[in-house]
Amino acid sequence: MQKKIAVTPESTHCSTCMLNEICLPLGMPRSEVSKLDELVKERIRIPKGKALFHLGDKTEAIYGIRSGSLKTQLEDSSGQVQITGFLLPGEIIGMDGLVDNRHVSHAIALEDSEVCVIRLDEMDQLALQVPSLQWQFRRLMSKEINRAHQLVMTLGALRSEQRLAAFLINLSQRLAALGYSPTEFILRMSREEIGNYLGLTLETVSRLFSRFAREGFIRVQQREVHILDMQGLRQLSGTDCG
Amino acid sequence: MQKKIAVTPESTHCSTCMLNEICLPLGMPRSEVSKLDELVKERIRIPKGKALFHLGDKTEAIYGIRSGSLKTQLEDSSGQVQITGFLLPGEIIGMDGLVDNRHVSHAIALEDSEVCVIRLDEMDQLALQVPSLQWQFRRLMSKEINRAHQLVMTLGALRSEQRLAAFLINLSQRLAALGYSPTEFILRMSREEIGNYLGLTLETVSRLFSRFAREGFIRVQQREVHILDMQGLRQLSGTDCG
DNA sequence: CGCCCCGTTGATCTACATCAATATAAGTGG
DNA sequence: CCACTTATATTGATGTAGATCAACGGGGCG
Repeated sequence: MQKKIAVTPESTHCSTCMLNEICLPLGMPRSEVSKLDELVKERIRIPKGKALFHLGDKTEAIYGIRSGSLKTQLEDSSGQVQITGFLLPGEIIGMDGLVDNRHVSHAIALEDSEVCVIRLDEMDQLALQVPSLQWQFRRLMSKEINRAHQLVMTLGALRSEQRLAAFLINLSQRLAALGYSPTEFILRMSREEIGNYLGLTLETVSRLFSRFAREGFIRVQQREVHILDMQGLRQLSGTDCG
Repeated sequence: MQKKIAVTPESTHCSTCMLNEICLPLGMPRSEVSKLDELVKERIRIPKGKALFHLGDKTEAIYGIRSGSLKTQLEDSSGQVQITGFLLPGEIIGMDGLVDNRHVSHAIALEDSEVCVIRLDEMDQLALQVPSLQWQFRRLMSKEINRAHQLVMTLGALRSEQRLAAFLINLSQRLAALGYSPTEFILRMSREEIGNYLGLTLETVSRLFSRFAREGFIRVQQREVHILDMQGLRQLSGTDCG
């Protein structure tokens, strides 16, 4: 079992959280955000490489990422794995598991991370008094559907260089929204994980990084990426990518 | 504008609909299903090739497919298209549009079709009295997320023959659930549409159909498919596909 | 310090795309 | 209802993006 951390009155709550504008409370009236404070009663720390949940685990909560990053991956009976997402702070994880209240994917920390536990039963309870919470949750799920569809488009319609370019731009934008530099960041995932996510081999990903660097779009040294020519990358990606 | 058909008292309602066990009411207590009857006040007929909604349209409802079939597709600014799903009777369409209440995809009829209109405002209204409706809707959205993730896995991890085999098995299963033959059916979509959906060219799809037939897995004549060796197809697909 | 994982780069192979020609079915209008 | 047109499907020949196989180098971690 993971270590759970009780959220004490002195802790940060939704209403005072820096991720306020990105996470669950996004777009909710300020008055209602404060009601969310009682919703998150605990947090979970996940050390790098460990799982927040596994395929088959009972779904009792969804989770807002407070710090760190995670990947979600499907695994079929033959052990074949497909990464379906890399999640950053402020994003919600676990909405795959609401069909039969069993998760159908694994959620694994890419680095030491911490998530806020949003218990479903308590959310339902609270939603009776806070109607906007219901809509908000619906929006988050719809967003997740769109994210997945966007990935389908990336895999179905783009060539390798376009996929990687789109991946970098997408990451850049999400990091920017968190207040980090959109042009300089550390990749939290390996070449192999990027390749798996994008339907490519790690060699192809590595070669593309080298090529992008050679052509002046980026500077890259292991997992450290500097984007030098965002406009160029954007053109490369072909789409105005998601 | 599409032609709307009022649902009169004599019409079929959710509680008497044959798709009862597959569609929105799935798993809801019988007593609550009857309350859904007042939810669906109209239906829409969509002729083959016409759209139920387009990218950018305001989302005021989701739709339960009553007859026929539709495809959903993304389209980026350059006109590049990616089909993200083929939808059959009993399935719900339109859940992509709940982020900003604008659809981000097109929904186009593959044949003359009819859908039940489930207005969001009325669903919210009704959900106050029928708690299971809220859960049900959540399940449907989670299912859609999983469907998309499964497709990501198909595109990211499977080779062409595996993709097409998985596609046929999946279609077969869904048709079987509707009471149709799992081994003999008419494809409602073209080779090109199948190819787009699976990230392949129409030529590759056509060749695979021919090869599957040559190797005795199926009989195929244009859009008419007979599955002769389901077990063989299953093995071919590699995964136990979704 | 030493081990092992991760990333890079090169050589070669192949699955699928592309280009092209023909066949068949489905509309369409006289 | 048939002639004509236009979509859709099949099949073949060839090209290529990306996979696979293989060797090596560098960093991080115990």
